[in-house]
Amino acid sequence: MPNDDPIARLLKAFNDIQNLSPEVEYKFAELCKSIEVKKHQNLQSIGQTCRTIYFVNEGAARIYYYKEDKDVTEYFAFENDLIIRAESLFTGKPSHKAIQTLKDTSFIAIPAPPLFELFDQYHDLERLFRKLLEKSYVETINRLESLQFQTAEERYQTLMTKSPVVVREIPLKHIASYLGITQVSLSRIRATIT
Amino acid sequence: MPNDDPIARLLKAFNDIQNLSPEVEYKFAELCKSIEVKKHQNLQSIGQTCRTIYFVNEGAARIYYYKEDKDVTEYFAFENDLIIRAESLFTGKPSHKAIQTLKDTSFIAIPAPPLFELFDQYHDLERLFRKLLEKSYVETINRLESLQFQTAEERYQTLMTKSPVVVREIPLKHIASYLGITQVSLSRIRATIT
DNA sequence: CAATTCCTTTTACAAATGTTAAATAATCAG
DNA sequence: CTGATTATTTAACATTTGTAAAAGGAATTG
Repeated sequence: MPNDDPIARLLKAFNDIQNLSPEVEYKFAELCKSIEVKKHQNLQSIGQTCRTIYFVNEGAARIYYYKEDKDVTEYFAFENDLIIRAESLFTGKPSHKAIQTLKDTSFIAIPAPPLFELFDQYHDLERLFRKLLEKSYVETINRLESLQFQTAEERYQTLMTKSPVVVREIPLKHIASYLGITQVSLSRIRATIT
Repeated sequence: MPNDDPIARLLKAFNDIQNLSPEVEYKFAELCKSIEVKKHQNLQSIGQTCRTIYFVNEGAARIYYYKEDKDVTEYFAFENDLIIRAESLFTGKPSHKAIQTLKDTSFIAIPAPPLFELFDQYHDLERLFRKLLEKSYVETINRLESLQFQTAEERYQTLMTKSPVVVREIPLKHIASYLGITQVSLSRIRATIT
């Protein structure tokens, strides 16, 4: 498989987490679909129940929602990152969140129901997704800790260290809401630390 | 098995999530150990790498850490709740968090390494833990959303609705840090809404 | 049950962040 | 390239939350 094949690339990234047999890789690849989305388009919109698991192949995307008409970014995803609206996918309830591209982006889309069926036969595939889930869970707990008792400035400093790509490539208004503050407030913080 | 046997009770709760064969139940039960801890004692202390998965059988506990000498509660656990320091258990790094009882509490302790080994043979057990993880992940995402853009008062209102048991039974200082505010601030909020 | 300790509230003031509006700066489309 | 749109910064003021200290309540222990 050529390495510029998005699915091959994803499988390669998976192998650092969990070894998959060629057979599973084949069955998994059968489910995958490549999707190209232009900048600032919604991949999934608010109100749908999420039944698809996405990985970013190239580009960047975010999960966002509206809190009293204000656009709030919950999550940023870059190359090889998993992007799911977990609170809908794992509960079957409609999501009040949407997925939007931040630039021209190609995704790999995996319909969840057939993937979950594959788990019955392919233990290692279920394990892979368990481990991906562990990783996302740990990341979320770390963000929770940061939101719970760090000041806005500390959170911004942490973000600059941990995800310089976000600070470099994402509009400030999205970063601000991601950090739980207003754009004006973030602007002020940047003025003091520079 | 009598229903006041903690392990039997836990297995019963598991069955609402994922059916387990009698064989797995037996193997799982072999790993479980009951632990009784008096009120305000640490079950696990700061600095250890976490290799144990706990469930609360009876009583209540919290995960907490120190942010610049201030005690911050990250999580509350009650009957049948899973209580793990995921950021350590899933990464192998030492935890800067501790687990402490809020009253006399009995836990079921499961050493993680042999549990994870059981996953190789017992697919349904791994699936159960995957689903428990999904549940915890969704809860954490919901808390993240609440911390990200709700006011302190909204977060308190949400907590009163979603977890009245917390508001009823837990000292306010712990609730305050759980909500990401000071005790004084929470006291003020309570004064305005009552 | 008295004393001690811990928990919660209140007060006064300080600091951080939000709100609104306007001014720049940067980007995009024709 | 130019006007229009979008993004970012700045300013002034309002509100929320934090800090420190004190006082009142509740719970625990000897």
